[in-house]
Amino acid sequence: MTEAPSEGMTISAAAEASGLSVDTLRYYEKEGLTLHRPERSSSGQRRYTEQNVAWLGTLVMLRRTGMPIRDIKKFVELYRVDGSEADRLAILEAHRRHVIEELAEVQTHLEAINRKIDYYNEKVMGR
Amino acid sequence: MTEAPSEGMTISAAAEASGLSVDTLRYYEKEGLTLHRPERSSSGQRRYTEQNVAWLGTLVMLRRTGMPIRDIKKFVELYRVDGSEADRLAILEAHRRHVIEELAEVQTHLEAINRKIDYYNEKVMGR
DNA sequence: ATGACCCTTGGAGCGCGCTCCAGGTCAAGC
DNA sequence: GCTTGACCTGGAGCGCGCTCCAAGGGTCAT
Repeated sequence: MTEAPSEGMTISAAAEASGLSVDTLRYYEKEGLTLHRPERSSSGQRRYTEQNVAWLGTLVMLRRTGMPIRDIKKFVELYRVDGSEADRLAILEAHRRHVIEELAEVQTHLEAINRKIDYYNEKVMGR
Repeated sequence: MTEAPSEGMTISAAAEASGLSVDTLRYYEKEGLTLHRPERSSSGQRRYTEQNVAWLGTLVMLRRTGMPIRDIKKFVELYRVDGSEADRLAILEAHRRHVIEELAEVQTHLEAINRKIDYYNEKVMGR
């Protein structure tokens, strides 16, 4: 909570705020996943704005729903293309379909797990 | 559908039935994930029984819900321990909790994706 | 000015889960 | 008897997503 240097948060603060590790933040940046690169302090350290951190949230959202790094990269690159909104929308919609399918499959397997648990409950507790 | 050799299905048939690849089947066996190793034909080829294939289904269920190979291995090993039903049940219940948490998280992210899609729909279609 | 601490970079390393390959055996069909 | 094709083994290789490391710099408190 010691903010004064110039402005914006340090990489460790951004890491904590996003739930990612410092190494992952640098890795994502290197991979071209950042919408805007964070500014640098006079001594060359990254300074994250609220906007930067908000985008990290989007990255987390995409990663945790299973979008591969390379696909995220393509998505980000579209932000640099004027009038690519429809393309970005299409990617998001395709991803949404994918996520929904994944969820459905996992839920099906979850039901199988439940049945197996029920079976063990009968077996173990004789009930 | 050409079954005659001795009995049970070949590895490729088991692969197709389980949705896994032939290589993965051999890999799982090597890793000790099989409940019972498939019998071998006179020439040393694997012959899968319905039971073998049913267990593959369990492996798929555990894997696709995110259980790591090493944890599945521990789970399988308990089948060789008499009276380990309660332990196996505990593992399944812990896994179920984990899966449910995962589902909840993904669903939360899915809602964020939906909001982003809505945003683009307004932006792109002006509606 | 010494030490602590956080930051920088480029690049190596790693755990996971397969996936592929070489070299060989076997059974069946022509 | 020869080819074809599915199978075998041990082990190497790979794509992914980080994660760690070495070597160094800046800032600050003591």
